[in-house]
Amino acid sequence: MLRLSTLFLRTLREDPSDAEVASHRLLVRAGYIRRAAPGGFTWLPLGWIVFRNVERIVREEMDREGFQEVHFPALLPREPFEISGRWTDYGDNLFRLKDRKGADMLLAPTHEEMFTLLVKDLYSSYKDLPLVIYQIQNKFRDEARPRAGLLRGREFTMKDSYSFDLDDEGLQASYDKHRVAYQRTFDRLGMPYVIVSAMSGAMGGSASEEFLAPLAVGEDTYVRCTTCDYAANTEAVQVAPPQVLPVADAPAAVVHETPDTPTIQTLVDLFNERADLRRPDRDWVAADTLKNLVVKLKHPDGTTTPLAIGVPGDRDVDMKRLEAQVSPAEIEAFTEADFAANPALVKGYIGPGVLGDEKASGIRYVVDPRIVEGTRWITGADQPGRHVADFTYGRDFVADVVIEAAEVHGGDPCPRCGSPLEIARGIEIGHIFQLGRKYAEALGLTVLDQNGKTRTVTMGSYGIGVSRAMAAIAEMNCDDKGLIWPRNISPADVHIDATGNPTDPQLPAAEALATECEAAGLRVMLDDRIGVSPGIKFNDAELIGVPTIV
RNA sequence: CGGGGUGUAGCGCAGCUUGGUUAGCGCGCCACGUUCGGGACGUGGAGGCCGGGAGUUCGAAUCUCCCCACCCCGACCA
Repeated sequence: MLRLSTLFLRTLREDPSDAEVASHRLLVRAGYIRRAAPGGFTWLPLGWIVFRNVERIVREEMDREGFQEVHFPALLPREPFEISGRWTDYGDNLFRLKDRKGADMLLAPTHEEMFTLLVKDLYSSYKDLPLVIYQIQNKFRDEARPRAGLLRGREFTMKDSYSFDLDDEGLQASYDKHRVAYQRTFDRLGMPYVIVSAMSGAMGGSASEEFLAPLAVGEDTYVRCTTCDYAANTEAVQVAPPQVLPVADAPAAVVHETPDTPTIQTLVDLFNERADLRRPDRDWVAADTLKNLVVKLKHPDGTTTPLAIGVPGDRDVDMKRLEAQVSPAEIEAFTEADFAANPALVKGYIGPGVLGDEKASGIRYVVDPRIVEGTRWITGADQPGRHVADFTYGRDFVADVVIEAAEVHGGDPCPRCGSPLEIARGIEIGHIFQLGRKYAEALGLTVLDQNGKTRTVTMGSYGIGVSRAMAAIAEMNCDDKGLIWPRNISPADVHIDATGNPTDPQLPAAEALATECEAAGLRVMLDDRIGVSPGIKFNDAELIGVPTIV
């Protein structure tokens, strides 16, 4: 029984000034957590009870699938991360330190390398597979900007599991088991979630899905179909390409003088105003134009190459989507000096006529999937002050490759059923990912198959942000008075408030009721504080958020 | 890393522009008394290196410079 007369708890009457989002504000105010370090929190008794409830449910659902729990150190040597390349790839986000001998160490941001090496250490036969092992452990990431309390800290608790299989079918089965286990876990935690595609299927076989808590304060943007069950992170949205049109139907491309048309809008206006350019059936719109943007890709080895992206004029290039497609390369701006070095590019009037590996510029040209054979575009004529109309894909120009990099708009058609998509925000609370053989190959994890042949193991990695999930639940289950926990993770089932004069009969009655509730198997929180006014007790009860208050 | 804001008692804040007795207020905390169903009241207390350092000055919470921390926006985020 939790007795408020002795519980290590101090609720705050006012909101802490440094907390912005509801979960942070209320968890601090109701005495669940205290800030202890930049991006780090101390768990107080109430907070720790709830945290362990969340952790317990996660663990039970892992165990139910037969996954086995292990536990690694968080303090690790450099070598495994050197081999996988992540000592460099992780950059500033990695906490690095040296031991007394000067050897490089790190605080683990995640444990793919260690799990892979552990299995390599102990297993060597196909008979040992499949295997899934997991841990629940604190992770460390030196975030540039920790924020929102537990939602984004620099030390946080994550359940991470890893599957090891001989072949793709096995990996798929391990992945599916996790997907089901995650659904059950989040259901039991009493939280709404959406499962979104996290990586374009066109990128290769590796499937990846995120579990997002739909929250406006979340940092991920995703789309959801208003009719079917399609949902995807904006980075992974795949545009449904329009129908291919017969190239022969397209009128010949004509170059027009188009002075003073620095923007898409001015260009469209000009085409609508000039009698010789007007369209008979309807007005020209921005989507009739083809906008070409040039950037530089900075590759991990330090070299840069230019890249031209063509998108319909009614949308911008979404840098996050683009970056997701070209990863691990990074995007840099195309400078005046770069224009000078590429004379074929006429700034403001870049058109596909000179773009492409085989063309005058020699610059790789990627286009949005909406640009298909037979589509006709108003676009730059690669001459100052001139645009070309009816420039037709498949006849007048082609791209080197198709890329998903254009902005996604609310109302865009669902790639699966064509209904409008809606855009929403969420926070990632789980991620399931078919890693494939990347780490197994890098670290040499192989087994012998039935024929005595060496086979590289294929892996999956699966994470649940335990502390973050708790914060997300708090975020979704509160009102202006305080928290309202789902019963499964609440610090108690019932909160009994004993009010009145110390000599009144309420106190012994409350004690008796509390004892009775406990005997009936309920977890009880009893406010047995003497000399505390009823208003304070009621407000504290509503702040603390046990679902039933007596 | 860029822009903005804030650091004064456990919490929330005033004071700073225009330097000047002992640095204030509310809540919380301690003691006694009165209260006792929606954050009660009285009386008396405890609690501060005014984020840190260096300067200017007879004198600095207040002015100047440097540093640190926190919050917000952006960049970044396996």
